[in-house]
Amino acid sequence: MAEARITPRAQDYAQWYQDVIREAQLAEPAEVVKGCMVIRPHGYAIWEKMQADLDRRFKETGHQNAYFPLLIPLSFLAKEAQHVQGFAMECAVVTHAGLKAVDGKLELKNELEEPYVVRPTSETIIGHFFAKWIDSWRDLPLLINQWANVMRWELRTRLFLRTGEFLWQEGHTAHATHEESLAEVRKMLDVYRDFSHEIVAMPVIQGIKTANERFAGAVETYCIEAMMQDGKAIQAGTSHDLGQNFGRAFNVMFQSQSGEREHVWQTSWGMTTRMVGAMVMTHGDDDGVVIPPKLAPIHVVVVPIWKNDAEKTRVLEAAAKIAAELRDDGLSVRLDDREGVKPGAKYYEWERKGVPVRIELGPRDLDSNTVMIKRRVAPLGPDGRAKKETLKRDGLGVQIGNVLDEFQKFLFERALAFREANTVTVDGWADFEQVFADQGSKFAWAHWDGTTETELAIKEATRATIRCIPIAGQGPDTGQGKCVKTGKPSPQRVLFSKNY
RNA sequence: CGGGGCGUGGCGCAGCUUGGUAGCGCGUUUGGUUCGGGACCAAAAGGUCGGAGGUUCAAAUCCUCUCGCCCCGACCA
Repeated sequence: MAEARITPRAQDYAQWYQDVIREAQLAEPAEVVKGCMVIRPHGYAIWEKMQADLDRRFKETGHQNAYFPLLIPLSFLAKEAQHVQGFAMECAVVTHAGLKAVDGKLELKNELEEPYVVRPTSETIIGHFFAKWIDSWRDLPLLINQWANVMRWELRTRLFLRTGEFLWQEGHTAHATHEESLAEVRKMLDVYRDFSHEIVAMPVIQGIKTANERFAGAVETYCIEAMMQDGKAIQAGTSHDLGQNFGRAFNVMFQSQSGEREHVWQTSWGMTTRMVGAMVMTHGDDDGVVIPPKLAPIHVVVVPIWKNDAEKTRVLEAAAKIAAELRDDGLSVRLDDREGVKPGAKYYEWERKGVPVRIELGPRDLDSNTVMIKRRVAPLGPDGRAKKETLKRDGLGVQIGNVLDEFQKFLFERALAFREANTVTVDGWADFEQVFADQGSKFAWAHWDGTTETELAIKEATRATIRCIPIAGQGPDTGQGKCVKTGKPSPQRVLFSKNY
């Protein structure tokens, strides 16, 4: 039962997004470093929650964390032709190893013989070390993950969604056979799906990128795609089948059980701080961000209410006790006992910041041995706001735990219902153009003749692109058809949308 | 790199067309009354109008140059 959501109009959506991020104090543009952002404590706390959950999933699937250099020798990048072509334009390059003050001005000194590239991704340098670490089939599979920052000198940036520097995790694995590496690619794609669904409460579609959208250097790029509230798609995670491309480029070889020297089969997969932005664009509303309980740095905020000193003493004492109790039950609680800020102002502040549940505690509640709670988003009351609920004082931790579980589920179902309400199956070109006219975007399942030429022509005409070719079970099961643009035969429908 | 727009107290803006000695909202500070959905009253602090040059008795306003930023497109997790 998803509510009709408070969706900002599409043309104002970019502005809404920017404002909401800033007002919730998640992040801000770095100003002094163009294209980069400063992640504020509140935003970083959400990322830490994501990290913790993902890291646990990676460990459970047998991966180990490691760390590789920030700077990559230029020559490394050149070793895989497709790869360098894909990233060359957005590389920051380190050319000097010193400064010297001359007449009060700093000059670059010690030009490097070989410049370094600030890693845009680490396939190359990790390939280099894999070659040293792997000799025998007994060394495989090698399952490594790295938590790191990377830099891509983007022309145009947007907080969390596309920034010059961003934080991510990049998994890199090496296997003895293609069958095995492909299984790894699919396994990690499922890990990302589960994370998105269970933790971010964001439904995703799993698919394969077209050749045109494929990761530079990959044989195949798998992805998860989610719908934002303006109907555009966002790529929320990727898992690449690298084949033997990097194995060959970096000479990563092993001796098989039958004694042959063979190149390894590699994978790489990543998820980034973009997920924080996707969370905002999936659940946020006109009152601010909405954080799913599993990601919320603060689960519950307690706002005490008093009129005079006698009430203040009484209420604060009870509020502190409740906060302590809830913490014992494993919840993260903030007691907002600031003076000189009215309760109403506190409500707005915590709503903007997305805290899932608020407890209001005043003299009346103490007298009746109850507490008043409000969910950040819930079925609306007559005043157009989420209605407040009264909970008994006893066993509050358990009750609120249940509320949080329901809320997490509610957010996922609401997001799923929104996506389904904005997903269409399209056959005619006129209808297709209509879906993407002006600012509009939806998810459109349509037939495509399989050529890059047609894909680009459709993009040119509508700005919609193929987000993915769905893997089994992810798209409408309609079999063969005719390309929406050219009328040529098509084996299956693919997902079209405008995207971030 | 193409197409638009903007630089005025900490933040957001008005004033510019038609030159006349800088104003509003928010925030801040102080005091008081408030406190169950963004409080109110009173007082106060805070700006060489992005920079340089020019026209003029007089420039935030007109002219020239310059610097910086934002938005839209190409590129993209």
